[in-house]
Amino acid sequence: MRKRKGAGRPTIADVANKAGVSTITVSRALRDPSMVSDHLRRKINNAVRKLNYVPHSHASALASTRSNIIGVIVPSLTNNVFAESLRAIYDAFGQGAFQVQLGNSRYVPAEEERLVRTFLGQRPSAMIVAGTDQTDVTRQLLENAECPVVQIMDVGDDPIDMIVGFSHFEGGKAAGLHLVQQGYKRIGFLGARMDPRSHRRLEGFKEALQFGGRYDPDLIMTTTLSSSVSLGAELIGQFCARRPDLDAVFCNNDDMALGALFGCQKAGLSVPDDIGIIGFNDLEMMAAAHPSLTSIRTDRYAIGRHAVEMIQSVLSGETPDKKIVDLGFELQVRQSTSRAK
Amino acid sequence: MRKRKGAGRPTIADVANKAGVSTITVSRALRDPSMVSDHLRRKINNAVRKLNYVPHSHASALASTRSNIIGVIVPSLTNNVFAESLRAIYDAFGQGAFQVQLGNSRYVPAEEERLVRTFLGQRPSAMIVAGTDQTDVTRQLLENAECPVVQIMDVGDDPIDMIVGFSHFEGGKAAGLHLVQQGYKRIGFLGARMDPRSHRRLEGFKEALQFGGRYDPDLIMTTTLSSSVSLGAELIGQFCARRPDLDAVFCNNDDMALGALFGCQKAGLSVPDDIGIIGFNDLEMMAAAHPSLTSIRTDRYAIGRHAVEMIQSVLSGETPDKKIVDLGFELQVRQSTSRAK
DNA sequence: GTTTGCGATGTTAGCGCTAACATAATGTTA
DNA sequence: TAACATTATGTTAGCGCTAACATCGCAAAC
Repeated sequence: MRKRKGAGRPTIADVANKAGVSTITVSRALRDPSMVSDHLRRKINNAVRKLNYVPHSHASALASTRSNIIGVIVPSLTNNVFAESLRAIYDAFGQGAFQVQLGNSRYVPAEEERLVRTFLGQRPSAMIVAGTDQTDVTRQLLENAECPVVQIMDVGDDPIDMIVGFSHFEGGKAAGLHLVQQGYKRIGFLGARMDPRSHRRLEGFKEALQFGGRYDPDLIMTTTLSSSVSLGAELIGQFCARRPDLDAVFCNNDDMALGALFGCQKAGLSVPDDIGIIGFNDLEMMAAAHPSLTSIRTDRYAIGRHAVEMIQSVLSGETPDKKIVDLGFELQVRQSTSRAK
Repeated sequence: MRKRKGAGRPTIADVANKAGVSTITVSRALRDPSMVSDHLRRKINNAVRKLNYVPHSHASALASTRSNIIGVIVPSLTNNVFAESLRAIYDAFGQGAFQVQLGNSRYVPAEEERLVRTFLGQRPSAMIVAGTDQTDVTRQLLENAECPVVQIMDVGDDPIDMIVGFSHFEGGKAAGLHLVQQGYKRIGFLGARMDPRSHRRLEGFKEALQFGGRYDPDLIMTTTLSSSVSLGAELIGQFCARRPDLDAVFCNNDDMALGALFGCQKAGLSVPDDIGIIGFNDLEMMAAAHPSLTSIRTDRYAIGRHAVEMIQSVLSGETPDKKIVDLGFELQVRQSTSRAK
């Protein structure tokens, strides 16, 4: 007789045997204890403990045509902003029955689409994707997915399913307004990468400046290069060389802002008196810098935690209070924009 | 007749049908094309494309008693050092047949043990774990795992299976020697978190200072708090207040070093003349800082890539050239330790 | 006391794939 | 040309679990 060896470790049949019940009763006792009488449940739990039984997730996924996988797609693994949301997601799902499956789209929409396909191929229990700028196909795939989908790090009227984040437009606008209010006259924008969220920050910034009568398109400097501290330092140098009258700059993120600070220091410019600097996200280092750097504070950890809560509520059959959650942002004014007026 | 619905999407049987072959032939054509004749392979590939067939990874894992999962355990998701190795791992495995499963041990050995158990429960194809400081039980579990195991970010004589990284002891020693050579006299150590790798850096540093006749245990300042730029700034302030004669400091990582720079600037101390600063890892920002910061450069991306290569070579039946790979480090001397002697 | 209803438990047949063996088709050797 | 490898493909029986249906026991209803 031919035989397959299996993995050697105990199966649900071993547990059933030891507890003197059928396999389906064990299955039920483990998935939904309320379906089984106290008496049998106790016996089963004992057997599970004695045998050190661990359910085989693949077998379960196959039989039930659904997995315990939570698919998460972010555009960057090294960007601290996403790392903090990720940490929240791992903290929340880490202990439970779910397995987080992480994908890195590298800011490439086609790569995101490929990852969505791969993940949906595993019939995930839920999906979390960063942003609202999916391709039409990606959006369609996710809309048809038979699982909750949460978009994070942004808000919008028309989520695929649920969304939690903040308005990049409003954040950019707040940054622009602040610089205008501080009395800066020739206010620039310095943006690297320029993904769609950065574009919305820029749009908000433009609106604020137009409102304040200070908008000058020549003071918008962007690049498709990845943002970094070094790049911020280099570009602010070029910017100041081209427009020596520049007296404030909104950087599309904190790495660029820190770089801009270093670049100004190198050029012998005083921050905030010669030039004001404001960043975006308020990473931990912003408060420590010398001078400390003004930024738009966002709570990335809360976004991740909130996304998980929404998913858990849907998976447990409830209807979430709100499908669109705006966690907002907060302007953190520090030395880098506080000049003697 | 009772029926189960299945997932609705095409199965290997549909492909076999369309191509006019048996299911096992399709299975073989997809897993190892060399086992099937050109003729059939072409037919099968056509059918796969037409049906938009995606293999069901859970079914495959169940039938073969092995999954396509690569388990990766790191102590932190927000620490850029690990993020860069992770990025390399995702880059290398992202396109292929493997799925990376990530766990965050949060620097807690017991949590690492729990994650190892969970991952081994899925019968992973390989495991990657950070560091060499596993609990005895974790080590045992990994030694008994029937898959390649790579430890990363460190080296040592006695790997669980394979290891790729660099010597933290030697890195710390190089940092200490450099400060001695630059003529600094009262050289301190500033360390946060103090995980085992940081301890080894400290040991190397001590040896260098003892060798240079400059070792003073009162100049070792450590904390169990997580490292951050803010913490670096705060602690250097306390350090200088307690020991105003301190004239150089080795920080156990770059965040602390950048914070130390800011802290010194706040205290009105000139870097490098009043105080020299050296960090560890050489994150991108170190070169951009003003003054630029000396550090011990390590190639985290290469470590991740190398780990994947080792795994792929083992999985494809080869024996890797070396089980222990030391990728070394490089002292990057910059302004923060280059004072006028 | 029979009927009905309902919750607790069991039986059976897959979920989609691949290991193990079987067989057919071809080449190789003495 | 018989005997034997070697290679390409097929058949069958699971991998470990759960959906769907079946059954059983017991209490309420008539």
